[in-house]
Amino acid sequence: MFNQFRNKFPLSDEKWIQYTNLFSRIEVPAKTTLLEEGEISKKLFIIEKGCIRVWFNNNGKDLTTQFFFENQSVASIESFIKKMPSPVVVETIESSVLWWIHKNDLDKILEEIKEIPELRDRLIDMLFQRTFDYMKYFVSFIKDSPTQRYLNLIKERPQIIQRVPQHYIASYLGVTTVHLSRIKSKLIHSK
Amino acid sequence: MFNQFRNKFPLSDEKWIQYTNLFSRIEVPAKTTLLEEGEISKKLFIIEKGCIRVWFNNNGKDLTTQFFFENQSVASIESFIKKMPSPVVVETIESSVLWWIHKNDLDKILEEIKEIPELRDRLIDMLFQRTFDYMKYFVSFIKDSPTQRYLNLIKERPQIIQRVPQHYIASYLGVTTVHLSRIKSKLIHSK
DNA sequence: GCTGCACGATAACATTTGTTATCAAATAAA
DNA sequence: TTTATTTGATAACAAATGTTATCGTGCAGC
Repeated sequence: MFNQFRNKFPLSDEKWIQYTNLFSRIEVPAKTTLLEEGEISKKLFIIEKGCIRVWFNNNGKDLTTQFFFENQSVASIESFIKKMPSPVVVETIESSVLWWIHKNDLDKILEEIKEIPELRDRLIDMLFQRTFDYMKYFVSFIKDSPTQRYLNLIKERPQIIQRVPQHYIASYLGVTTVHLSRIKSKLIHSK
Repeated sequence: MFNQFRNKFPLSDEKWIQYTNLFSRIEVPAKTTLLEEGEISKKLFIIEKGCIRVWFNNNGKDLTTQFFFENQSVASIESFIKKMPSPVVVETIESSVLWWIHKNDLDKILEEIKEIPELRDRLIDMLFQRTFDYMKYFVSFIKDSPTQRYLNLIKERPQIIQRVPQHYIASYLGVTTVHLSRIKSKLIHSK
């Protein structure tokens, strides 16, 4: 499970055993809430199998802001980092196998990692890359039509199209379920 | 000029003099291009006086994605960090007084700063905060109407409303100039 | 003083998107 | 199996937003 990180963060076997022992494995059914709105996030999850969405309630309608799949780490990141009440809900879409670590333990690992220049730089690179990704989402909203954003998803994040119920995708694209249905229909009939 | 950083990054006077000497001061008129599209960004600018926008050409229409004002640092950040051709143009809106530093010099400063735990952590905090800010922009597009986004700007970034020509603001909000005009008109007449 | 340009408001019309409602298919629960 | 529940498609109408065009104002340059 942790091999993906093993490659990127060269540490001694001893350290790896010590770190990975801080994670716990859980299996949860679909539609399990991992973090409630208003709760302070204390756990970071890594997905072995399954998928997760992050959403919040906006005037009675739930809006999905993020999707996560295998090998990704998930948290209500602002709540987790700043110890604030989470504005969002973290919830499984499919039944999932997850590994989680408590914030206190992760902080200890990060303190150690930050002292190793190579790993510290890799951490900073990851933070930059995440900022770039969000900039790209943001720009997509002023640049592309909903139809184009849907086509982008098909191309760049096919997992979302294949595994996520369509009404979650609609709010992620910033349109209603009815309109996303129309978009798909038009794409099919114009071919 | 550099006092804003002086407070946040406690370094010896000697270091400060050394670092600030790496910056050059320039005065430029309004509508000066600081970085062309396709160019690789080598300079980071800090604004002493004036304002700057970042934009790109999308099918003949220019779309503005960011605004910067006094005491902010500006670059085509992805181009600057990754040494890629910039997808955007960096351009002054008002006539401006700027300080710039070459990437090579800044990298040296950052290498030194990263070795000081307190400053390194502050740097990481700033990166996290920037990610949160972009997440917020992104969410605003699926949560708020253009009218609401305009009201948010008035409240949270009044400088933009006061100092930036309206047609730049329109694309930043993801609407046409005509529609932004309508939004303003409706807000006035419904009071 | 003129002249041209940048900027913004407005109108008329076209297109896109939202709203509400209904129906059908697939899936989960009993 | 039967029965809910979830999911998605579609239609009809309403509202929001884009497009194109025109007009007016202010301002920089001549």
